Order: sequence, then C-alpha cells, then structure tokens
Amino acid sequence: MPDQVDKVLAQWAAAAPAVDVSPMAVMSRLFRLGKRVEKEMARRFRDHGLQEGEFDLLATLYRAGPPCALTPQQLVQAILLSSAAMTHRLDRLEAAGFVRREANPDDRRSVVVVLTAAGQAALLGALGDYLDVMESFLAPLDTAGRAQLAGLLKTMLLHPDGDGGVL
Amino acid sequence: MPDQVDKVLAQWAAAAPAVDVSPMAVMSRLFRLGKRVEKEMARRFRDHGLQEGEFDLLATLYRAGPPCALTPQQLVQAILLSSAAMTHRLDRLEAAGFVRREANPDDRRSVVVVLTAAGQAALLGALGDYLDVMESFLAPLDTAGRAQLAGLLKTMLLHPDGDGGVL
DNA sequence: GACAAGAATTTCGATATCGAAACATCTAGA
DNA sequence: TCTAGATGTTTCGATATCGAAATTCTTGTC
Repeated sequence: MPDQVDKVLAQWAAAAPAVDVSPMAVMSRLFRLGKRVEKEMARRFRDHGLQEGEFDLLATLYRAGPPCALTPQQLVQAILLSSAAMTHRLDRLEAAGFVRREANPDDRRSVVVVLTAAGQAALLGALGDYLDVMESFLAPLDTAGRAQLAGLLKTMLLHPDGDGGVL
Repeated sequence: MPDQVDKVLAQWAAAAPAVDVSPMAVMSRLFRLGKRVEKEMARRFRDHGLQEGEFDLLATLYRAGPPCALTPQQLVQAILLSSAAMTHRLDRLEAAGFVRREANPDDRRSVVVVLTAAGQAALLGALGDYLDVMESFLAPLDTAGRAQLAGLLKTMLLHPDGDGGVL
C-alpha cells in the first residue's frame, strides 16, 4: 500500500528520471514522521501548560539524577539548541518556577540550573502523555520491529559523517 | 557501542525505574537524527541563498510536473505547515522571483502558485546538495538496511493512529 | 434564488529560534 | 605574573512559525 512518500517518489521519477532520489525513500519518511509526532506532542502538551521543548529540558535535568542540576552548556549539548535559545528557554522556565539558576562554584562565568519541586511535578505530570503519544505512533510495530528500527537509527547516529558533530 | 540515546535510557532506568521509557529507544533516535540532518541541511543551504523550507516548496511544485502549479492549500497539505506560514513563505519566494501567484480560474477565493524559470533553476541548483546530505547520513546502511528502514517508517506512517491525520 | 455553513487565503499579534557579537571568566604559555 | 586565546552565558536584531480572527467566495439546502 503506497504512502505519501511513495507518491512523491513516483512524481520525481516522472519529472526528473535522471536524478536518483532514492535517499528520500528513507529521509522524507523520517522527516514526515518526526513532524507528525511533534505536532501531536505539541497538541497534547498545550493542555498541560508546557511546551515540548520545556518538557525536554525538565526531563534532561530530572534524569541526570539528584541534585537534578546541570549547566546551560551541558543542557545545550544534551538538547539540540543554540545557546541563545537556551537562555530564553531557561528564562521562561525560571519565570514559571520550574527551574532555578544558582551560582556555579566551579566557574564564575557559568551557572547551575536546578530543577525545583514544581518543575519535577510538572515534568512527571506530562511524562505519561509524552510516552502515550510515542506509543500510539509505535503501535503498528511489534517488539522485533521496534528493535530493528532503533538499531538502524542508532547505526546512523553513531556514524561520524553527515555533519561531523557529536550531537 | 552505546550512543547518546542509550545513555539517556540508562539515566531514566536509574532515575525512574518504575517508568517504561522504551518508546524513547525509537523515538528519541528519530528526533535526534531528524534534527541533525535538518541542521546540516540548513548549513548547506545557507551558502545557496535558499532555506530548506523554501526548497521543499519549490520541489513540491517542480515534481508536480508541468505546468508546475499548485494552490496554497495543496501546498499546505503536501508540506506540513500552517496556512499562515504558507502565506509568508510564498511572499518570500514571490519577492525572490521564484514563484508567481496567478488567479485561480476555478475558484476565485483561491490562487495558483506557479514555479518560475528562476525558481526551477534555484531548485535544481540545490537538489544535488539536498541529496548529498541525505546520502551522507545514509552511508552506514547498505541497500537492504535502507529498504528495511524505509519499510518500518512507512508502516508507522500508514497507521491512522497517532494523530488521526493524513499528513 | 437566498441564506447558512464551509473553505481558501490573508492578516494579526505573540513567540521561539537563530547567528553574530558582547561580556566575563578561565587557562596555558612565555 | 601577564597576556592571548578559548569558553560560558547573555544580549541583540532578524525572522519563521503558530493559532485565531477577518475576508472573500463557494456550496448545499430550503
């Protein structure tokens, strides 16, 4: 059964037969699926008063384990975000009372971002929805299919090419 | 060999052992890979004077085949974008001379977006880079792996759950 | 054929992100 | 010690996106 990407590939084959667009068979599906999941995630989170990016940040602090504290730079590396956007995201979360900035005793240029009790509560309240949305998209795959998919994506992530970065 | 997501999963297992975060093994990798590819794509396109979203739009018109003309609504359905963002994207591309808005003879509420010769040239100039970036990320997979990956993603895309949409 | 409901596009206001530059601090080497 | 360059964070200006509302036109129904 053809999906939207099959139709796109057929269009390319007709409009530009000389061009090998086969990489799109994988990548376009990856993009489209990612966007669909993110849209649905945003919809679910709107009811919660949290955005997905804010959830990501709280989750990154939480899973770091007590005392749930990381520097902005560590957060920038964990989440794919510019340092400027990180500053603003932290501003919002601090204004909401979900994180606190404290002085960094090791480096006075820096700062430590700490998850507050309210931040932890907000995170745990949204975590169920987060996993639910993912699960609903994964539903058509059995355990073996999920493992296969995770393995293939991991192979691509581990390869240093592409952008040469360690993201 | 563990990747970043393996580390995240291990952190979750330690910080919240009661929560089943296994959907993240697939989804977090999908998100991260998508973001990495998009960042690299943006970097390559910057040198070209085109943005990825603008490329997507031109490509959608081009592969529709002559006369390379679609309505904004058709473009909104083909690309995952709000109608407001589509209006602005079309404004930019029209200002750059890459598309033209013409009256729609079938529906006077609507409009037809036509790819210009300059738009086609810009598209074809960027297409090689677009495919190169994808190929560089797919490099670690052989033909069978790519087919497997495309198939698994297609299975998820075809499933009507998740957001119930036909995106 | 008039009118209500729906659809296509645009406008509007808000905001999250980006790259570049500014600023403060740290580190390594002479 | 002093200095030059690197690093962590924030500020700045620009802009792409969003949801909601406004506008214009079409369609189906009585």
